[in-house]
Amino acid sequence: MFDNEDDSKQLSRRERERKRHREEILEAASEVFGQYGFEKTSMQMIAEKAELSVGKIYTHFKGKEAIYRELIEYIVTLVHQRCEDAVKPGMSPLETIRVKMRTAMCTFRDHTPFIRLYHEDFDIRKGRFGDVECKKPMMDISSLLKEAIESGEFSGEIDPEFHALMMEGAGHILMESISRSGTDSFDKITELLDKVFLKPFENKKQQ
Amino acid sequence: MFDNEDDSKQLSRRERERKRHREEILEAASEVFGQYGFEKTSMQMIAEKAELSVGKIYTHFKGKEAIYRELIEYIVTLVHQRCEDAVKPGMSPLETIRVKMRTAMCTFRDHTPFIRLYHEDFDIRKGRFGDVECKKPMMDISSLLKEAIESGEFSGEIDPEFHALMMEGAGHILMESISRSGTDSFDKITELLDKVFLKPFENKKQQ
DNA sequence: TCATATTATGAATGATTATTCATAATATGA
DNA sequence: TCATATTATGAATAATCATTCATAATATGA
Repeated sequence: MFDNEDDSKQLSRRERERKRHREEILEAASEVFGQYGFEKTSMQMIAEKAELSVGKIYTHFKGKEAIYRELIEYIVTLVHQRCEDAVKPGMSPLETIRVKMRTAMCTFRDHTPFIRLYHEDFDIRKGRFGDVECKKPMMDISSLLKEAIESGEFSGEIDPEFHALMMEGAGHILMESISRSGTDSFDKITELLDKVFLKPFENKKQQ
Repeated sequence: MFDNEDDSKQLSRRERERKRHREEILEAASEVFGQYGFEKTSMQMIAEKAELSVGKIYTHFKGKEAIYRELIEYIVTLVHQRCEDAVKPGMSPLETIRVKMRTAMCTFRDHTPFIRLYHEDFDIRKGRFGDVECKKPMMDISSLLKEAIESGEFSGEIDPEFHALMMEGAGHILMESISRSGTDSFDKITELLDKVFLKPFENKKQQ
């Protein structure tokens, strides 16, 4: 899951094993953090879930916070990347938003522990770890909305900044609430967001 | 602020002072919890903000969690009460929703530290303190939406349960994001929520 | 196989902080 | 005013972890 190197062949058995351990720690940590949140998760819990010792974790990571940061970085980059890949040339801004929305939902569906993590990160950014750098926008819906408005594809009635913000808020609460209801409920989320946030503001194809 | 007794006249000077201390602790706690969140707030911080000793707090409250719970209870009850009071007989379900929404926003505007608190409580309900009882619905938008749909006032296109959930999510993220921009921004929130969640689904007055 | 190097372990350390409680300060009222 | 009762204080206690590190276990390769 966290294997994103492509030169595995070059590595010795020991090196490969070490790499695998690192990935197992991240995997375990994502589950425990995802279930209990940052504060209530102890290194002991991560070690137990990964079936290795606490000390071992420290040969791979500087500490608890470093693991957490790496997980956030991982999910943000993954969603960002998948969204970029899903967009094909010639798509209108509004089509792009729909595709990105669907892609992001699918990614979270396959990484449910990250839902809480990502949500929690929102809090953490404002104070728990002090001020931290602004992360790269996962989908940047707000710029796309702006484009859609400029092209006349979308109603300019609502400030796109706030429109995007509301989508994020609504999307999160939906994910948190129904992610446990199975795979297909993620399709429902996409559908709901579309019905509320896009369709009503979409202008009939002009000309 | 937390003074909700009406028999103050019966109390001796000492009793009144004690009551005032209790309220000052709650006031201080709401500010500190609101700024730093539950985990990062220490009893020391609350004591300093309230300008009294740590030990004193324990003559009023069982502990940190008890204070926190009382604050949540306070804001939930307050919003609930004000929303009930704002509704006048004869209002349609949709009008009721609008009034409650505006009332809730005004209440949070006057109690900004509680925004974070209430938001955080959402997390806490699922695990930080273990499973806890379900709290009384502040506004119960979902039932009102159901009524509005039944009366033909509102489109039944979207499941009212999810519709209400999305409103809550969007409302929170807006409050968290723009509450620092001053008093009038709360009006903006109400307006935004109305434009996205109500207007587009409102049926033209039939007959 | 054995000496040496590498790695893994989890108990010890140190820091934090909720809670308690012995002591100090204050109030009461005779 | 003084003896006694009440209240306030913040240092001591206890519990919880993140992190480190001395020791044990394992791997290496001669």
